[in-house]
Amino acid sequence: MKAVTISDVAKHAGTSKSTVSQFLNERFDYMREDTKKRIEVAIEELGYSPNIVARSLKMKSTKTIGVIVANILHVFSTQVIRSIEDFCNESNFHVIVCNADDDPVKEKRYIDMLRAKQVDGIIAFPTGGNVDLYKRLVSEKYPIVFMDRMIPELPINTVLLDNEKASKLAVDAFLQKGHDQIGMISPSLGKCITPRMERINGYKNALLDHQIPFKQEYLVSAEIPHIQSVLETMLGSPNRPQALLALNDRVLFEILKYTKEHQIRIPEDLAVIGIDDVSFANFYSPALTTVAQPAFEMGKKAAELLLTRISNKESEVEAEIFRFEPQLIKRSSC
Amino acid sequence: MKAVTISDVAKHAGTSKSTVSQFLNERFDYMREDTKKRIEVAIEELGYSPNIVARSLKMKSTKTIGVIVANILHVFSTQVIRSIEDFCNESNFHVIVCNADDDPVKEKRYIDMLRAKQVDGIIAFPTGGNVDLYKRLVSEKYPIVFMDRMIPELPINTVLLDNEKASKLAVDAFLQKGHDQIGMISPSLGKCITPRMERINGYKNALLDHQIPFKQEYLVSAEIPHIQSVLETMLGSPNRPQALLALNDRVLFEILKYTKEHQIRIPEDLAVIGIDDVSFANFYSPALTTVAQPAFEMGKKAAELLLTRISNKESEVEAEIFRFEPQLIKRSSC
DNA sequence: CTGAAAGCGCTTACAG
DNA sequence: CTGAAAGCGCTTACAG
Repeated sequence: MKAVTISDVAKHAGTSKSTVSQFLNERFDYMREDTKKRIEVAIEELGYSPNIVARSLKMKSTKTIGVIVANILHVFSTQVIRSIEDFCNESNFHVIVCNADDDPVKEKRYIDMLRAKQVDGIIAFPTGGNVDLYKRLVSEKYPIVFMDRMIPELPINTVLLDNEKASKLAVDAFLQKGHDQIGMISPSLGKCITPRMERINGYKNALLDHQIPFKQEYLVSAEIPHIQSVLETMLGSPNRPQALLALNDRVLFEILKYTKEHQIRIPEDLAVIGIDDVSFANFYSPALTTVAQPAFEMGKKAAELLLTRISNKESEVEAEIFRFEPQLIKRSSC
Repeated sequence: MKAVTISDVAKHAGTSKSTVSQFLNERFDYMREDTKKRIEVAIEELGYSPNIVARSLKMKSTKTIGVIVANILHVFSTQVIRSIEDFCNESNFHVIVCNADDDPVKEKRYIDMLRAKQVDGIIAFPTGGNVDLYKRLVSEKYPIVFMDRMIPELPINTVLLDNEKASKLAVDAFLQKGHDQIGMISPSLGKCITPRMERINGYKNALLDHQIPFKQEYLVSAEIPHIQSVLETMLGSPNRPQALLALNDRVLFEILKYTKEHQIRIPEDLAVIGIDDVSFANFYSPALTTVAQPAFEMGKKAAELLLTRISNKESEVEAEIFRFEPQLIKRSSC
């Protein structure tokens, strides 16, 4: 391991640590050209590279942020992380990625660890289970941005899809094709997860807008592994829906699995739209009509919000909710 | 922001910083019960949490590793990161994720930044472009593990798929179905990327094993955006292959797009196997036969190797290559 | 069983 | 224009 420090450079260049530090921080205002040169040479010759941990300790800033996602395996999370990483990179920030697995206990552990590591701020997909902890962070003015999910009581900037609109786009598309018997399948609703609640509301409101009566039996939520049997009963019933909205990609997978196994033709027997644009939407048969989320813009926005919050910590920012527009991509499944 | 430090705790507990530190590090050997209690209480009351940056500076270990992937958007990378993260989490390590984008310049920047941040080790999908840099790191005994790609000159532990086997499994499966006119499509080969080279070799060798002559025109590599036209000429020719092996998921996507657009039936007109098990393999029509990589095990292995390397830095480890078994998942596309 | 002191590698007011 | 000194928040020999 290298052990060359700022003192070594100073000695080598025949100057003091302070001056080397000035040099490193590009405060050249009063530095003589030859001192500059000597330091440059010394750094080069010794292969010096500053120890950022030491700097962080002194500066109380690590130039690192934490991102706590529900699950990095979800495509949406991946895209969000990617754009956060890209944005941070431009500002010389690093990102530590954590998987909370939708478990508040894990979430808390990660928040504690990240703070102990003096991370400058956190972007979280909150599980909803650590409201008090977040409250404390807010009161300490610790920079936080929420992504994808909202906790109403908390004054924290939040980046969200316009989830109601996403459902509405789908419902409208179904109607345009003459389907007014529209069902919706959602993952389990136990934990009040923002996009799920809002998409369901959006579905209901869209029906209302068109004076279509809402039928309880057309809206089902269930754990992913149970969706097959849910579909069985829903689609087996005599007055089954003609169209089905998948709340997200996981649900869409289940619907496609079911229709394949039971040879239900899309869209002839059943029109389908999924929220989340999936990788195979284009070349599936039929090509799948989806509602896409602008994941990259959302990630970028979150990073932007966090970094500006970090750079002017004191400014009393109003917490805002930033909504992003979903986009209907018409293909052939509806 | 909190500013409670170890001194505050010491004062509050009526003891010294040293003793508090002993307490924090669970060196209770000589500690009186009541001192322990008092410290416990003080920590609780002040809401103290240790500053890991300060500890890191002193200990010369940050309990953080860096992972440099080619592109986090690839499913394989995502799975690898997830399992690295899980494994590290158990050992209280954090992971910083970086996207090199297959660009050696970016890769170098990230390595430098990670080292400046005193990260304890790095897992990289090497671009192949920074051999000298890696050599220097090796000579400094800096802990590194390579993933997915190999750089032969470098004595660095490397986790790889048995890529030749992956191709062989596919070729054998084709032959079993009576297809001996087997083509293979690969992304561009410009940069000598291990899995690509090895899978191609595996394809050639598997043909050889079965005394099937290798036809140059059956093996094509091209940038992803050009694959459509490559397929056009390959499948348009009079003696076109009956079976097609996709070197990875991106290539598979292109093949499926092409077959859909040109109404080529799978497997009747063209048998298809893809390396990389894709999310929709099961419910695509036809269900897709794939060769799966054990991405989670591979990620875990890499993390394991790196962390043990970090914990006993001095041991002169022989660099090894760890090969993982691909698995043929028979479905209906072949 | 516990405390004073030195030191990890930086930065930054301040003095000259 | 540059250097000596203090300090960021820890840990760890060492002395008692």
